[in-house]
Amino acid sequence: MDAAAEVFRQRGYAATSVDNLVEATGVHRGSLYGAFGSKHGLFMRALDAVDTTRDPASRLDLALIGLLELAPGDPHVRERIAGVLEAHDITEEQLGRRLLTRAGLPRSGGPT
Amino acid sequence: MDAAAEVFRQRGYAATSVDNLVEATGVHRGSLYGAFGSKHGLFMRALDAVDTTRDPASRLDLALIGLLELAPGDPHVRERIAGVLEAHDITEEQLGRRLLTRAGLPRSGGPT
DNA sequence: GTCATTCAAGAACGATCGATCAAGTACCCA
DNA sequence: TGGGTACTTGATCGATCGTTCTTGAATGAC
Repeated sequence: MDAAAEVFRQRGYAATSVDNLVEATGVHRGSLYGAFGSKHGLFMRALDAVDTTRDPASRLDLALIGLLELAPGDPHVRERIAGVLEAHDITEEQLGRRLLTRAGLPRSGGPT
Repeated sequence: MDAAAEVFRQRGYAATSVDNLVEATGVHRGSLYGAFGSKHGLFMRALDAVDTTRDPASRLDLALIGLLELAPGDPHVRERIAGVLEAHDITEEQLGRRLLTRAGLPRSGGPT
């Protein structure tokens, strides 16, 4: 599960194939669908996982991915992430900063 | 071109198919590849387009998508977006705020 | 011992992806 | 007017997508 979250976190949602998840988790295709129903279901469970993780970067990354790729058209994901943001007091600035760091651009148009 | 940027902006990069772009722009498949070489090349040109647009939301959306989906593994995109951010003095907080707004979550864990 | 049930495992499915290419058409200059 | 060039168009390519289904082995009850 943590392995799945890690793959989503690094590759993004759409860019992550089920093969990637199978390889990363060691769980085989059929079992994966038996347990989670779909790639989407697995992502939701990954959100649950990072909600309780102690690594804030993982949490922020998965929130970013969910917000950008899924949330606009998926109320279920939207609400789930809203809960995560609220539970951990994640601010807009934290999201923006993590987005830049993850992209390899730690600096923004900040003060001189 | 603006039409292409709009499609990327709404759907994201990976989730946008070349068919989507063909349909949105009215330009046919072959011509699209003749002019831009690849989906990636077209995205780069869309970045150029929003760099000079007057709509800040479009600019922010495309920057968000590029940063999250492409920039971590693509230095060319990364630098191009860095230029956009700097040219328009876009801050981390602006990025974070726009991310939430686009996702349909205007509020974060802000003050009471 | 025997049969039913469960679960892992991966082969196979249709759909769709990004990209290429052959064929058709219009045009321009000599 | 004739010949060649450049562009448009959409059919087609192999690869890969998310998902389903068949297969085979293991387990437990009686």
